Amino acid sequence: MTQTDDARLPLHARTHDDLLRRIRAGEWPHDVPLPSEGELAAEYGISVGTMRRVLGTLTSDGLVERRQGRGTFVRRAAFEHSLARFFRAGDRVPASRILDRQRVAAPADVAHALGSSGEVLHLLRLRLLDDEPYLVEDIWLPLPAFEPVAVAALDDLGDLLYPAYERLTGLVVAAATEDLSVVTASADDAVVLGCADASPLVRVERSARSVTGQVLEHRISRGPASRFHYRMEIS
Amino acid sequence: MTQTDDARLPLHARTHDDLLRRIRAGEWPHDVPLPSEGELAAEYGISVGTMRRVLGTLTSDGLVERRQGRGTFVRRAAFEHSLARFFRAGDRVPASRILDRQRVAAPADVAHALGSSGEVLHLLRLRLLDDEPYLVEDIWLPLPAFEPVAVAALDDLGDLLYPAYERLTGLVVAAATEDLSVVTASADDAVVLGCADASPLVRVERSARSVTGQVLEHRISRGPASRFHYRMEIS
DNA sequence: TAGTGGTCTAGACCACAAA
DNA sequence: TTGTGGTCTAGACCACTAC
Repeated sequence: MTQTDDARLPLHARTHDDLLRRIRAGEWPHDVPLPSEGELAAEYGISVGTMRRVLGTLTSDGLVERRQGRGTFVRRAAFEHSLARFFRAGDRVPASRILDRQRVAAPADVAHALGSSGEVLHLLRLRLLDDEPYLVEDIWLPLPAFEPVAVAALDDLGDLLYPAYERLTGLVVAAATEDLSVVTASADDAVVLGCADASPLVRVERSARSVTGQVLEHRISRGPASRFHYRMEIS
Repeated sequence: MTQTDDARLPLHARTHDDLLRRIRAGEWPHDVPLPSEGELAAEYGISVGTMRRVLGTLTSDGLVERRQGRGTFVRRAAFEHSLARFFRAGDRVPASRILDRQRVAAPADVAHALGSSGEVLHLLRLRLLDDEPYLVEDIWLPLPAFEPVAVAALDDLGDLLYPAYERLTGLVVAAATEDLSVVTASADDAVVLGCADASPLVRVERSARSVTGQVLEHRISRGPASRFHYRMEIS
């Protein structure tokens, strides 16, 4: 066992911190279970009950998923909670079209977000409902890590990018930070989205990270503010 | 003990549901502790460990707060997470001014939200930073429950309304639902906020409820979209 | 000093999944 | 059949708060 923290902290807290570190270090891929409760407890020299508490905390923090009879697995990120999902879609199924893909020198803000100042891959992506655009996205990916995405057939990327990233590069998005603000449509955005010039758009800026915290993708999505509706519960 | 649920559910789940029902029924005011772990366990005929699990769940759901050596208490709502707090304030301290207070017949949507179709109390409230308005709020309160708020001196309401409600009527806000959307400024709003006509505003609509689920207040807040910035983490 | 919640242990038994 | 997590119990000891 590796003691990562103050020995005055409770056992379950120290164990939690260490296990979290190992998860972030990528010790267990998503398809291989962690050791069982009993094995982990023995390894850390604590009781099974205490280890259960640690695993329970990691579960409610959304880091692992426990399945009875199968084991404990490192979880993928829950992007069903992304702010970009709050553009009203009704019952229609969104489609995706990549309008442009180019190697470019990273603009300053993108270089800052990605933490890599060299060449990056830029995607311009349109999302549609019934062939009607409702979201336009600028996506930046670091090179050479995402070289396979730069050379893949566009059809091969599909409607969902994160599974494509994983398939092509092996890199898995595990967490993200999103920033919501309201802006006015640029001339380009207005043309692509088919809305009036300078009409209000909701803008969601996302930095997506791997388990190790490395930024894998920087994305700026814009859609008509009139379609956006976000609900939250306070308790 | 009252069995509220399917007997096939685990003990901790049934106990949780029943304890939740009693909390919502207002059995324990905010300043009087629940019975101790041991007493509750005995009352429900379960072990202390299982009762601890129930109380742990209620704690992480934000319904109760446990303090070592003192006891377990029903918690107030955590409005520090309100969407309305994401209008940039910098380091300045917000102030509050009530511009208007009137008894009115409830408009249809307000009557629907409050679940009371009779007369309601309407407040028009302005929130300011350095004497500069940044948020305007329409607030509706059901009558006669909030009669004391209708007759109190405006100075007596103070900058924070929820403590005033509790002081004057004994009613405590325990939870809320908030809806965020983007609208354009009405002529009235533009004048009050000092912004251009039809400029984009972020609108937060809130229904605030008591522990029993009764809607105590319906509130619609608007502020300049340019000041709004919301950040969320996905994991 | 008495009473509260917080930590930790040890172990029995059940439900589910895979080989 | 074996191994996994899920439920539930019983009890020891510690840390904090109030009186």
